[in-house]
Amino acid sequence: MAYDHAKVEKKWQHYWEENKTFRTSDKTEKEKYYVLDMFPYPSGQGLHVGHPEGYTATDIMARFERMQGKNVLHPIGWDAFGLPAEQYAMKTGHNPREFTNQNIDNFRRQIKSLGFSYDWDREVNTTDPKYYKWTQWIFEKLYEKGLAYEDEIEVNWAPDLMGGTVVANEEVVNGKTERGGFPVYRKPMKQWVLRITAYADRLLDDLDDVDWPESVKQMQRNWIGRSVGASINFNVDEHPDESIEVFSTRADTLFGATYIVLAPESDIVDKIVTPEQKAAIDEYRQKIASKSDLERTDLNKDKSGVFTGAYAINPVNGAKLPIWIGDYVLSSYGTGAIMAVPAHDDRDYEFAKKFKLPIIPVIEGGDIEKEPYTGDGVHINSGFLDGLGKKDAINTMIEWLQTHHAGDKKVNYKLRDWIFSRQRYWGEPIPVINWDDGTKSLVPEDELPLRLPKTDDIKSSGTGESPLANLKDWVNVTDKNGRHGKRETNTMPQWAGSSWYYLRYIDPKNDKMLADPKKLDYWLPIDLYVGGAEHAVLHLLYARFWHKFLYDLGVVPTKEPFQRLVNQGMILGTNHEKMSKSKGNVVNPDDIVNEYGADTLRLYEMFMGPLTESKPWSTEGIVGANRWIKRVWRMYLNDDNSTSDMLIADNDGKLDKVYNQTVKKVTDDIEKMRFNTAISQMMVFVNEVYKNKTLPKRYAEGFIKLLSPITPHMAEEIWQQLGHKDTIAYAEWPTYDESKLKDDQAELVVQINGKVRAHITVAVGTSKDDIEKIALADDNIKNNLQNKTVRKVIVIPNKIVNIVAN
RNA sequence: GCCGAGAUGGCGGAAUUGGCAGACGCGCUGGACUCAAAAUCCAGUGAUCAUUGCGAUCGUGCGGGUUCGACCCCCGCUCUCGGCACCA
Repeated sequence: MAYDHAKVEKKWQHYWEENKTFRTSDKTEKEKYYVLDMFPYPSGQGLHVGHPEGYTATDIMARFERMQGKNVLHPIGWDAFGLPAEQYAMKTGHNPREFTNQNIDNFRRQIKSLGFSYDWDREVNTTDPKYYKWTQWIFEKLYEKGLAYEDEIEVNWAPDLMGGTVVANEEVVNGKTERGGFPVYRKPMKQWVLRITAYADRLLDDLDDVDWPESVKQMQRNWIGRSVGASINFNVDEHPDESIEVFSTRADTLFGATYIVLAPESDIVDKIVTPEQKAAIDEYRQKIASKSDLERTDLNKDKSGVFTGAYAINPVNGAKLPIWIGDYVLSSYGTGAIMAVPAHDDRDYEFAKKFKLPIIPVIEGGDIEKEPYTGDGVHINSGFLDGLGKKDAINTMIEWLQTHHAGDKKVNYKLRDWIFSRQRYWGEPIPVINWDDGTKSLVPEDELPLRLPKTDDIKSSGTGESPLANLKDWVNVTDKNGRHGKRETNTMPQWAGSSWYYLRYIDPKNDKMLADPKKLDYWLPIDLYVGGAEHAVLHLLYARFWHKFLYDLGVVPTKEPFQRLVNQGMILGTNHEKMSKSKGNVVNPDDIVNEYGADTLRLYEMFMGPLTESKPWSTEGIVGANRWIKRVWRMYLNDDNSTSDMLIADNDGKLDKVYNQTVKKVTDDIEKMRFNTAISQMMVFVNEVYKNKTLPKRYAEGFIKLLSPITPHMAEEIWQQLGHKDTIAYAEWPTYDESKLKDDQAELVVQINGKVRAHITVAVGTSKDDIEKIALADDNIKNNLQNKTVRKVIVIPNKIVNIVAN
């Protein structure tokens, strides 16, 4: 009968599961290949067609490498903590675990229906206490090394939402909560913070050692935002105890500094503000405090600020510089204070123009009347720097500052420390106890995991603390000496569990340690990591940070976790727009699997275009993919399941060239993850077979092996029908015969002045002179050369002849 | 504004090292099979002109350049997408 995808796919999925075909051993004599998908969050919506794109790509690589004889680790698991489950639980009065488990079951069912070759014995789940025990363990190590600390951080506080709750940045839209539209205020709260900035340089430098898309590296570099410059100290006039430190990458322009600006939040403002200016300053600071970040940055490019009445002394020339506050200076970067050089900085220029502050040019070039000049040039009005260029002037100035104890070299980063607390129930509890005497301690390692207490009644605490604060039995603790304390009620962010999950796959059931060092040594680093570009910065930076920390502890053997990274593109709707419920252009993979089968979905998604590009879904395209799958099937089997007449035992030699070409191109393309062109070459082969009407058995077997990573179910069935007892999953990958690729004849293009005028066929190895003679003897060439003089003939053997004539 | 990627038939895309632009698929047209249709198989399919055949001209976002030869390299633009966005 005709190909029955439902029956065949079910049969082989069952076979793989029963036989544990894809269980990975830790035998170390084989070469290893670790291929990983980005950790899925099992949402209530289930899979969309974007998921299988990346998963199919990694699955093809896993299957390909197995057939190449490698020991492949290809795992999957669930990043299952997170807000949606908590919100659902609050609404319905259930525990989020139940809801989460349902979602995981649905995801697992969908993923299994696509025939991916995961080792299901290694499935992990971040919400499993056996897993988060080690997430907590890593936190404790960070704390012990001084890399986890508490700080007062401003959070998004929505007092009217669910009785008072903290919301994430993503949940704030135009200063209101995304759900309900309640106002959001900035409120400082004590938060756990991880000192990722201590790793800034290494996170930056080691990007050079990984095989990642340049765009992702660049995004991480920008995010870390290392900038080298100088710190410069300004004394404050009439305040001998106060000084202001600024950071500048342009110390060379110090002679051009005409005022100082402090971030409005700066503590020093209160100490130096003059009585006359106090009211204006207070009013301004009040106004700023109620502004959201968005209003302070995105929406408001217009400079604002107020004079404090105080003056700073320029260390290099003793000039009195007015000290202002202005919200274009960020308290969170550098020292929260700048020296303003309006002649050579766009922002300072705008501010100076608005408030009529002096503008002194110190570099030649540009016209200060019209706009600031930020380029290089010869220094002027700058004392000992006069005549120098930018680079020399910077160095000279820094030396001067060092000798006069007025400043030093300094490096700053845009990267901020990682705010690690979430005021949520559904996350890993932070294993810390705050004792009444003001001290704090970690939950002892042998008491980990610190389990999340079960409750069906998750309620907002109303204080900004997590719902855990309501659970008095859990929160209150007494040590053996009768000392009372309270557990930390903040939980960890979703990023925590996903920052090290790839290590747990290596040894998922180990209850003595995070993972066995011998196994880590064998499997790391990950050879291929595939996922969406949305994780280009945060997830990949956090995971790299934890990996480097674990490297320093001696837990992992490599500096970097992910050697090769590939971002799959987005699959757009048929209207070329991003798929979304509201646009009604969402394609559900379940429907495609039901109608055409998993193999068709896999084949189509790989054939649509390059893996890394965005491309639109096409309803006709999926039909075409299905049509080709059936065409392949008929090449092997008739409708009554008897062997196709095309199959012949002996090789008649007619397909030698195209078969060997196909093996070569498909092998090469899969290695480079160019699945679309690999498939097109296989289509070429099938077209040739149909034209030829015969298919030698050896090529029939080789071809189905080439196709098997992409359409594994059909391939297994055909392989079995060809008389094989074992799975095709470990069959040896075909090789090609180089000698069969060569022709003895070569067709050359003959051009006149770059335009194709004729084709000639010559024996391979014909001399340039002979080729030239043959080309010039061609009738069409002779016609075209009438009334023309041949000036030059270029011959590229086996390719082209170009005759220059006029 | 800054950084990055890109623009090729009616559509998705291919051209791997500067050497026949448009592989492969979709769509469309025609033929075979069929009472008929579907399915399948085969052929054609960038545009314009010429069609009796050979063919000719144009053509890879736009304008220049380098080269015997440019989708590919260089210079200058336009547009699209992604990221960052007062980071001193």
